[in-house]
Amino acid sequence: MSSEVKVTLPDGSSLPVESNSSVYEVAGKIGKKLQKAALVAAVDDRLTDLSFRLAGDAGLKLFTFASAEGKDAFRHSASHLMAHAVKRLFPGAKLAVGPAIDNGFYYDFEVERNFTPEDLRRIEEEMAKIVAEDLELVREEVTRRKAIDYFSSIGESYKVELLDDLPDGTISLYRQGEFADLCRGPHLPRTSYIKAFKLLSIAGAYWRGDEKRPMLQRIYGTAWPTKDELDAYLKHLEEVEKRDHRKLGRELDLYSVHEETGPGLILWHPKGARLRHIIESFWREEHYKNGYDLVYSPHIGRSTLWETSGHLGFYSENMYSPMDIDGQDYYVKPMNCPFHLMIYKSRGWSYRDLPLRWAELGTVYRYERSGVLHGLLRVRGFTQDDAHLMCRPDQMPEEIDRVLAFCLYMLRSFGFSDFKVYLATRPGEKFVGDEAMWSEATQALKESVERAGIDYELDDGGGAFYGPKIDIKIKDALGREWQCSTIQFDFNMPERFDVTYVGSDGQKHRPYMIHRALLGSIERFVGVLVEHYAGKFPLWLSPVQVALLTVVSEAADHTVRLRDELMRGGLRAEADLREETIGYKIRDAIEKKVPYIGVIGRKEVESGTVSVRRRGETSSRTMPVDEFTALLRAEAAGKA
RNA sequence: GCCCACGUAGCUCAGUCGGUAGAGCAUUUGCAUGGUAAGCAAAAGGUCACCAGUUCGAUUCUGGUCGUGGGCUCCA
Repeated sequence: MSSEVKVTLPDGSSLPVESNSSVYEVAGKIGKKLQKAALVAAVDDRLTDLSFRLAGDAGLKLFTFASAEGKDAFRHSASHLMAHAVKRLFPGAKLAVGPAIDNGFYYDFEVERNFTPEDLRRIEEEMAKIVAEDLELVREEVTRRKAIDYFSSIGESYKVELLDDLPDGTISLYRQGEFADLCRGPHLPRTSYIKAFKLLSIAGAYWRGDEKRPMLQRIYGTAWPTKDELDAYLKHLEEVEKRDHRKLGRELDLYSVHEETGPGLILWHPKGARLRHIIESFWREEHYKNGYDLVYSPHIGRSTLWETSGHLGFYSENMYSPMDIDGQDYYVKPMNCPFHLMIYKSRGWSYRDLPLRWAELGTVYRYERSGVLHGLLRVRGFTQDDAHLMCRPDQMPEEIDRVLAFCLYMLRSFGFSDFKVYLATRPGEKFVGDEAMWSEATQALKESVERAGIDYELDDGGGAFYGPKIDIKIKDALGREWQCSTIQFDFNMPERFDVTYVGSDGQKHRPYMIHRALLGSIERFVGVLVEHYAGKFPLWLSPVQVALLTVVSEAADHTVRLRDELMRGGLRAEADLREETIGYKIRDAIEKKVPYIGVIGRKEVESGTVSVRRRGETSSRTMPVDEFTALLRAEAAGKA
């Protein structure tokens, strides 16, 4: 007997359909176009394939590629498609995991020999064949026992390991042709849906991210519903390359690294140093305004210091070998905190003296494994915008509020508004301090973030062993997140250095210590800053704010005088007196992304004017010199 | 550290199926004093990352080292 069921759509309307209709059939009733575009669905908020059959009344939502759910399923099916192709070409390959990721997918395999770029081409061709075969993706549900038997029988040991960790119950497999994979789904209906894809790279990846487990071969790819969208994405990747801070750093002559000087060690050129100076000056001023004091500490410290701090115990892998000075071991500092604690210990403190806020642009050196170095974003020598706050327990919540507000103010001053905030809590096993302290501090951090009204993610167990923390990460041009700001409790150092203050009760008490960096490190921050602005810095940050270009040689004296006048007024100006055509000099200044170009020829010399051309504009405006300086001053005063 | 790729002039890149290399831009010089994205010409510039091996001969082939890029792990 055929009965009807009621399907409720997202807009609230309902549709009577025959019982046991597939989602795909229902989609057809709503519209042919939607039926064609739909990839997966949610029935009563549970994601399903389009082949899912509706047995009773249900809410239905269809997802096309426009939705996150649609994209995810699309890329996930593409990863199955690739795995299928790999299994055809490399029957001995063992499957590990293959999820969808932003803009694409990957799949990990264990193979006899490593993949080569030539293999990628062959795999792509095989994928195209499977797409042409238009295979149906069929969901099968079996018991866990049966799934384990099946994957054991075909030698898929990684799948068996995954199954071992799954709770007992029904397991779903997806089969397309002769290929089947353990998978929760949902998936696209047929392989022919995957019209455009490209395999992008080969990488090694440890099984389950554990470097003690075997290294597998990972293939990354991207997939799109149409070739146009694929091409647009590939084009986008090329555009992203143009704002890469390593490329811009060279083009704008900001900094360099050399094999001769050593990897991960940055040489700051005059323009980069100027940018740094601007950032650091602003930073210092703001710190004084915000109730901090500045301190300085040396680059090296005696081994006894690092024994007391515990760094030789828990951080030695990141520290460089000691140097011998008069028979004593000294270490180059990987952190500034021990020095700041020694400053604290140089005298006694009353509860009335707290809180103390000591900041330092402290240059530290850390051993980073060679494979992780990356331009300015991951280096071996860097300057942290460090500070340590020492406060009484009762002052702690306010101090966190203050430091968080200060942090957001700094980031926003540099134009960042799109960052991610993480609250990292106590690690599972290894931690110091008692649980009461941890929960008090974690709660304080949480409340502070919530009071500030910012979205955050919980990084459960992601705290340092010495305390919970708030981390703020900023994305680079490729969308990769880099940790910049961090606000960390430290329950370890105050104990180790036995720092105290005398309370109103006349007794010694242990202060709370908060370690924080707002920009993170100057190196990393400049790296993300360059990418954020694509090298087009706002006026207040531009190493060169104005390029004055002469049209004819006889304008040189006048131009030099104007440049000097601007510089006396605190503006950063350069004069290009080269005997080149004005077109050549303009092009040069544009390529260096100078915010303002001032052209000076005979007319301007005679009338005391300058022909001003703003970055990004193709027209110019002639104005009196005074008007020009006033305009520059006004703009440089703002942080926009 | 591990996996894949790469390393030719300051930069961007050709090239050599083994006979020690080329372009454009940048640089220097000469001419042109040119009005809003490259004026014309010439010169100079390279241990083809480094070290071994194979070879009559290696920038090219093989191995190792160093460095860079994309990942993994880890972190500001």
